[in-house]
Amino acid sequence: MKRPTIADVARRAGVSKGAVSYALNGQPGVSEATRQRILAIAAEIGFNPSSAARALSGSTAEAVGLALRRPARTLGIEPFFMELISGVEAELSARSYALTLQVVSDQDAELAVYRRWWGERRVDGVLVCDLRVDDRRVPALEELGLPAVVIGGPRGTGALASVWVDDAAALVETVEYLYALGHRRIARVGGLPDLLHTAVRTAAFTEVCDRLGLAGAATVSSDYTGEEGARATRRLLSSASRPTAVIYDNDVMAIAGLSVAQEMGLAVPGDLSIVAWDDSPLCQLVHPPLTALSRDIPAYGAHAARQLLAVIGGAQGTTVQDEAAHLTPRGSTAPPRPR
Amino acid sequence: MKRPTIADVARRAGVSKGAVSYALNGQPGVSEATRQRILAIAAEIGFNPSSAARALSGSTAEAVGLALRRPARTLGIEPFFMELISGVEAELSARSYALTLQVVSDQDAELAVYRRWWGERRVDGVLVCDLRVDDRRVPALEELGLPAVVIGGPRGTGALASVWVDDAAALVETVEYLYALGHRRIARVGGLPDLLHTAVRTAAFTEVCDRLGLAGAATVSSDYTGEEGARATRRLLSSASRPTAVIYDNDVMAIAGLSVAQEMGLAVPGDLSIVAWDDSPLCQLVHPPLTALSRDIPAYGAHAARQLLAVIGGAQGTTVQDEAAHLTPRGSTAPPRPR
DNA sequence: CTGAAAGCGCTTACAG
DNA sequence: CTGAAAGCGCTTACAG
Repeated sequence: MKRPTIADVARRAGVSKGAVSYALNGQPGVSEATRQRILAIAAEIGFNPSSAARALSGSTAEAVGLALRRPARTLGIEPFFMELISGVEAELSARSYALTLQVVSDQDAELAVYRRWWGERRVDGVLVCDLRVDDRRVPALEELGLPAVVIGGPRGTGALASVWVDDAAALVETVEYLYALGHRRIARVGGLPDLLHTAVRTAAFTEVCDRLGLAGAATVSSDYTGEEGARATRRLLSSASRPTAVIYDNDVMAIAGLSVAQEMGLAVPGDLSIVAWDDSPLCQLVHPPLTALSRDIPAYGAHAARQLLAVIGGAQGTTVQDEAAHLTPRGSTAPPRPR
Repeated sequence: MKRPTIADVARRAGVSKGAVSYALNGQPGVSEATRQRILAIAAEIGFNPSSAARALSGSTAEAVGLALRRPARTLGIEPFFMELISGVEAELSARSYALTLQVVSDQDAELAVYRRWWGERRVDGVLVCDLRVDDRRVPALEELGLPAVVIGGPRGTGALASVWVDDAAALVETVEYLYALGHRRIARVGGLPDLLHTAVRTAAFTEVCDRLGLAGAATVSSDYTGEEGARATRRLLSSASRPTAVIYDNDVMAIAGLSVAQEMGLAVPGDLSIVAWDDSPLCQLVHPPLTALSRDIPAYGAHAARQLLAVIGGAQGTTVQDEAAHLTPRGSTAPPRPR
């Protein structure tokens, strides 16, 4: 099939290409009657303006980039990214923006992708995930002047816009809840330690445990996979003063931890309480269903996308706080059974 | 920062823009010495050709589109798509192709996206997932002449290129394995019935059960969610002649089914054997770990991407068969315990 | 309110 | 082997 161009529309409408452009983009410069006629003809012949031509003539690429850096196996199993993407997408497609996705292996590759996207003018802006401690992407994006919204923070985002949630508050709420249930030996299986949100959660965990006088409360680092979550749990539960409650930084590790507890003959929640960070349907599929820190991840993504579109539109980049995760108690938490 | 253009490179190299273009694209028309000098300068000033300008001057968009039609909640929980995407991406980014993603709500929206992408020249081709019975996307894409590779088949793909796997063979292998273990009452919780691969599996299931003389072997339709998988399982297990083995069309439903069995006091695998279609780390996180039909989904996606790039490059669209899923026996299958 | 024209940054025949 | 030029399909000042 032959693709209709703006010239085809202009010819059929008996006007200039400029008039068609004005009509299509809601600009002044054509009478209302002409605009309607042009729009009708465009719809009739199925005209869609070439994104390349629009992008080239100074307008925008109408696309937003997202580089994902986790290894493929982690990407697949964690619902987080797919949920985030679906929220981002919902917001973008409502404005006819495309989402350009790229999986990268490391930070250098990601920086190269940003530079290439910028040079190619392929995207109008990017969404930055998994903010790290001393993240080199922040200064690099600032220097390029590529519009960006960091999903994370609130620190370390430089002058870039950001959307963040108060993970420290959610962590404190969780520990206090476990404390109120009677737990005095609480451990945590954390995510990748160089991610900023992991550092935030770890600091909050240490602080609240100190405040409550919980000695030996420690975070074990892990990598979000079931294998590592299981390994960390085995280590924790083999210790002489094993914890009576464990908080996991994602659902997959929590489910793996549940399996380990069961394989070691510990009852959940009797001998061990389990809390998963990030609720997902998975948490409700296991026995007992997992107490989880729930939040609306698609809404988080949509929020970030909205802000990015605003920044692309010329708005000042701001730091916006999204709703923190809240505890959803289920069957995996209870007062510790006396030993 | 100012973006360098081809004119900047040409000026610094003391040649014409045409020469730079030839040098960059490996075309004849410049001496080897000049080419090397131009490439060095381009690298030095960080030049990346504008994708818009390339696309506009008759070349390609260097992008491939993928429209995902499942609802957000299903998208998030199923590892399948993220694994597929990571495989597609690996192949595309090696060739500097971008992946444009769009989540759509229904078939009409998806057709509209294809037409828009085509009209906008935003993508050079598309990957079509979740082939349906009498899929309207096939004739629509044929008519547009938009290069496409269908992930699925082998029937119903029209003249489009496709990559498919023999689900019927995998299903037969599974039923025969359960039969050999001694199972005579086998049920199946199937996926969405209007997906072609569901129809293929259902037909194969009926056929092999007939052949083996298994009366009453039936497929219950579901929608891949844990809720529906649990509901279907409850119904099956409440029947007077409850099955001793159930095959689920995805891992999430299988895990939900395992939970239901446990909640109803049935031992797995003693009272009920469970097989999950599509292996994922999830299957190994539960107790007992699930016997699953494993396949390399990233490889499947990479395969499809490679074929799409070939079709975009002008190759004839072919029907290619990928490796079928193979049974990975784990703790959830065993001979049925006599009642 | 409308038309003619320049320009975005490339690619690619066409001359030299 | 290289340069000058047309053209891709839009947008947007600039005249009328």
